[in-house]
This record gives sequence, C-alpha cells and structure tokens, in this order.
Amino acid sequence: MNKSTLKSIAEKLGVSISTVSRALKDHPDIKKETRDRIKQLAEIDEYEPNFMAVNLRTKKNKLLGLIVPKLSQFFYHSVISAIDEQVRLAGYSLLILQSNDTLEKEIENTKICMANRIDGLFVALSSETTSYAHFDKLIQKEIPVLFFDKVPSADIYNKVSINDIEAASLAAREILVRSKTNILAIFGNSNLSISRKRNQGFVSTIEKFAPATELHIMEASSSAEAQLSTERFLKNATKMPDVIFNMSDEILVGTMQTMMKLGIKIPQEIGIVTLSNGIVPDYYFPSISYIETSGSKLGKMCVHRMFEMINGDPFIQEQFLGVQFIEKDSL
Amino acid sequence: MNKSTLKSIAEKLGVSISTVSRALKDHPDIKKETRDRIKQLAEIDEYEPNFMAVNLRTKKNKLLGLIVPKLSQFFYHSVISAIDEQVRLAGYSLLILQSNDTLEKEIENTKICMANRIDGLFVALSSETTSYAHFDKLIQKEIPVLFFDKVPSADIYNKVSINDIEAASLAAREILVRSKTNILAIFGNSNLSISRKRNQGFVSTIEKFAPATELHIMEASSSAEAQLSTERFLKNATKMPDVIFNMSDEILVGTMQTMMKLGIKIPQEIGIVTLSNGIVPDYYFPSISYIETSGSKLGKMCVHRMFEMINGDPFIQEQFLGVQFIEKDSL
DNA sequence: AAGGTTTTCGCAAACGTTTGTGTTAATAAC
DNA sequence: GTTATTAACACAAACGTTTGCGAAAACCTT
Repeated sequence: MNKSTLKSIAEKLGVSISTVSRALKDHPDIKKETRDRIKQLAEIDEYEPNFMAVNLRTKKNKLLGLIVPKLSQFFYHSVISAIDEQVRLAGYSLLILQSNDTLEKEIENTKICMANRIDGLFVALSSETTSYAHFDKLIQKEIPVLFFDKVPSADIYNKVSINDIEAASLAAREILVRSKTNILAIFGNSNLSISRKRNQGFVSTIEKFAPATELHIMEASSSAEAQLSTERFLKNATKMPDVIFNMSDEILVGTMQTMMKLGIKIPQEIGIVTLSNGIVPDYYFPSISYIETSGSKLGKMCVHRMFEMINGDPFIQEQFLGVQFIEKDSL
Repeated sequence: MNKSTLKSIAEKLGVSISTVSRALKDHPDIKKETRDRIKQLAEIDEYEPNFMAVNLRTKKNKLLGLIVPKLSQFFYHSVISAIDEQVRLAGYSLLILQSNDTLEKEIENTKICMANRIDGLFVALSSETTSYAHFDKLIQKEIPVLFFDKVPSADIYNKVSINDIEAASLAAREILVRSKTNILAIFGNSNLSISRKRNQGFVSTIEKFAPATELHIMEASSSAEAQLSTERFLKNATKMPDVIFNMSDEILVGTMQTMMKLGIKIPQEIGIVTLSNGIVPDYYFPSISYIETSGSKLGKMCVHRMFEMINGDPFIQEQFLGVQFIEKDSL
C-alpha cells in the first residue's frame, strides 16, 4: 500500500523530484548513471505515473469520448470494438457512453465528456436529435467532434459513414444481374435518413437499369413488423416475388421468420439479400448473401480521421466507407 | 475558449477561491446572498469542475474498470449495458476494456486500470487466464475486484455468476415435464468450466428423474461444428430425437441451421430449447423457448455487489443469478 | 461597554506532475 | 589564467481543486 511517487523516489535517492521526472523520460540532462539508479528503483517500487496529475499539468488527457445510441445494438459492437482497439494502440483511452436513443441522455453525455476533458469525441446520433447545439459547444472549445453512422445532414460537421446510397444500389445491381423481375424491398422507418438514402439508392438503380421490373416497397420499423408485413404480403400476392431485399439485419430477421413460418425454400422460391455487417446472415440456412457494411472498417476510418482532426486538419470532410457484395447461398 | 475555473469566478466577483468552492457545494459557511451570486455566475460561465484536479485532490476517482474478453460478444452487451447504467446512476464512470481473450491484454488492461486509479474492477476472465497475480496486485492495494460470468474457481475471490448447474437442470426438467423420451443435448468445448457445469446439471437431472430416457450427448465448439454434427446425427439416427437441448446461443445457431436445411418442423417433429439471454431465440420461427441467463440482471447484481465491496464489506462471496424458463413456441 | 459567539470569509497547504529557469562544478577555449 | 561553454542537477511555479485553520466583522449577552 506504499504509493510510489516521484517524490518518494526522489527522497529515497537523495535527488530532486524534477531529476526523477526527467530521468524517467530519458531527458538528456540526466547522467546515465543516476538515470539508471532512478529507473531501477522505479521498477522495484512499481512506480506508475498518476494520470490525474499528469493531465492536470499537461492539459492533454489522451482520452477520447464515444457516444452511441445503444451499446447493445447490432452494428455498433464491431465499430466500438475497432475504435477501442485503434485508439488504445495510439496510447489513448476511450470513454464509452450510451444515449439510449434519447436527446436528454445525449446532452448529459456530452457534459460528462466535457467534465472528463476529452480530447475528441465520436458520436452516432440518437434518433431524437435534431439540434446540435450541445456538440457545437464542444467544437467551440476546439474539441474535435466526429460523427459516424448516424450523422447530421448539415455539411458543417465532420462525418464518416456508410455509403448508404451506393450500398443499396449495389444490392440492386446484384439482384438485376440475376435476372429477377419481381422484387419486394423492405426499408426501415422513413423518417430516418438512413432509410431514405437506402431507399433512394435502391429504387433509382432499379429504375435506371430495369424500369420494367415489378417493384414492391414496404416499410417496417422493427423485426416484428417486418415479419407481419411480409407474411401478409406473401399470402395475398397474386404472384410471389422472386427476391426480397432487406435494408438491415433487423428487417432481415423479420423476413426470415416469415420464410421459416411459411416454409419457403431459399433461394429456389425466393432469393434473399440484405445489408449487414456479417453476423446475422450466418445464423440461417442457407447463409444470406449481403452487402457488407463493416463496422470494424468504419471504426478504423473513424480513428484515422479523428487523429487527423486532433493534429489540426482544418478541413471539414464527409468520408464514406466503401461497400462490397459478400456472396453466400441465398441469392 | 474561456475556461471557467474557481479562480476565474473568484476574480470576477472579488472573493476568494475557497469561497467559490464552498458556495458551489452549499457549504453553510457561505452567506446565501454571495452563494447565489457565485452560483449565478458559475451558471452563465458554464463552470464545470475539472475532474482531474478534484480527483488529484480527493483521491476519490469515482471510476470503475470493466474488463471483458470481447466487446462484441453476445452475452456481454447486455451486462455491460446494465453495469454502465447502474454505475452512472451512482455518479461513477466506467472504463471499459477488452482483453481479446488473451492473458497479455488482460494484464495490460489491469495496468491501465491502475494508472487510471480506478476504485473498483469488474472482470470476466479471458480464456487464457490461469494465474491471477495481476488481480491480486489490485486487491493488495485495496481495490475491490469482482469477477463475473467467467470467474476463477478459487473461493478467495468475489464473484457473481450464472448458476449454470441450476440453469441446465431447469432446462432438463422443462423437457421431462413435456414427456420427451429421446433427447439430443449439445454442449460447448468441454475444457471450459461453463460447459462442464451445464453438462453436469443437465445430465444429473435427467438421470435422477427419468433414468430410462434415451440421452445423446454431443460436443461442439462453434456454430459451424454444431451445424455439421447435428446434421450428421439426424441423418444417421435410426430414431429421430424428439427434443434438442442447446447449451448456448452459439450452439443454437448451428442447430437451427440444420433444422432449416433439413426442413424439420419445430416443435412438431423436434422440440428445441436453449440457454440464452434472449436475443437470438427471437431470430427464428417459431421463437425458441429458453432458460434466461439475463445479462442485464447479472449486471445489476454486479454493481450492487461492487458497491457493497467499496463500502467495505469484508466478506468474500460468490453470488449466483437466479434463472427462469421463458416459454415460446419451440418446446 | 466589555467579553463571548457566531457568521462569513480568506490564507495557505496539499494532491503528483511538468517544465522554465537558475545554479554549481567541470570542461573547453584562447 | 581568465573566460566561455557545457553537463548535471535543483528550485519553484503552475495545473484546479479541497479543506483545516485563522481572522475580521457582526451579533448577542449581561
């Protein structure tokens, strides 16, 4: 329980505190011999610098904040995991917070971040957020704020996001190239920009390359809703679709429940394709083909961009993550 | 960029720093009038106490550490989420770290925790960990360490865990009460203690209450392996089992792939039951009945126990989380 | 009116660092 | 042999708090 500090080491060795401090960081002012003595004692005393004191003194915290709607949400594990890893590699720590998809918590979290004197903040917006004043406050204090995944639309912010339009468009092209002519496409709640973008990318591509395609659009804001809607749709359809496009894992789950319930053969009767980060598609048989929206890649991009910002890049950017088709056996 | 500090407020108001400090925490020494003036200015100046300075001074960090094998692992989201919420409710912060299931990272993380002067640590062990010296070091410094889920076997540590034996036993009883007579039970890698415990709980209950039951035991250490094994088993079986018990979500996924592949009707042809925290079972149709191993409940228990420890409870305890059967439509 | 209390506040030390600026002795330069 | 240079270290201030103690002013007592 003997706290080892610079002072305790200094006293034991009869040198000054500053000498110990400098010796420990290989400052050239300190003679090799004393430096070695100091380092040796620091070793056996298990000296660990007190972050609080260091940060107080240097005002550099080496701490980044991260706010997501929910820790337990599909997509975010992988991106958090990646961000965490990269950030720690750079010698920084990460303060992880969740907004529970409420504006109130989000604001509270920004305050926690400020109080902890973070050097930068990653944010995936809550679905309630329409005002960005609480983030502007950080930006005013010259704390870089980088939005990812759920980003504001204004182009005065730094963002990294999935190229939703391109991802959905790629899915459409993969469908068309397989000569499907009757498509059911299911999107999430249309007041989420992600739903609108994916919708736009998908529909425009179909219309551009194969305007004659029979295209049915459905909206579902949960797995359960997707399950119900698809079931009703399939039961009432005069002609079964030959492919179902799902804009997310959440929707996919609902669709797959219906497939199982109705005993529909995939891909013989209906093909399935989705946007996903790659976990859920493998929960089914056959495994579902998907457009990869990789969380870990997104995380890495975020960290890379964040350090550019911390190092003073003055330019505001919106970066997009590339997408690719992962072919399994459902399409 | 005007950093508001006690000093800045004091100067603007012509009072001393200590007066400001006391006023802000409603110290009775300060006259109501000046207290109000100070609070008002603090408000408009958006004063936020500097955690670093406070912690440095008070040596109370209000920071707890959390180490898990992987952030992206199923079970842990819900427990982390719950721990995070509860901890923050108590005015503490949470430093979340992942060991990637390696001992090396785990040790490194304990060092990060020490450097950050945490007041307590939650740990789910990595699968490599056999020595606990790095945790003993914390305990020696009187920092409470609470293991959860993946816990050491020695009873010199504080632990909170799922009652694996009881959970598996409950599953067995739910199966027997439905008059099943031919059981396929699938367990994870048998050098994990969790697998052995669940195996023990399940088998002993069957043998005790219905020794005549035909019981087939299988081992699978991944979803893919479970898929292959179950498929092979079912194809070669002279008599199909009437129920399949899965000890985890991971195993369940493999089993369900086989069910889909072979087009087996659930629960008419084969009943399914699993241990789960409740997410994955709803990915299928029909939804899978399961014994709940609730992450959020576990999280709450952890936090409760942690604060007991922080407040000086001298007794070492192993606590178990109760389990319950969640009936869906697969059994 | 003198002494005793209470109210209200300021002083200063401390927490553990980092770092600019001395200070001393030894070395080099001429 | 005097002066300039350098090596090796110590001093002290500062970061923003908290808190024990002291002090002045105000208020009661009788």
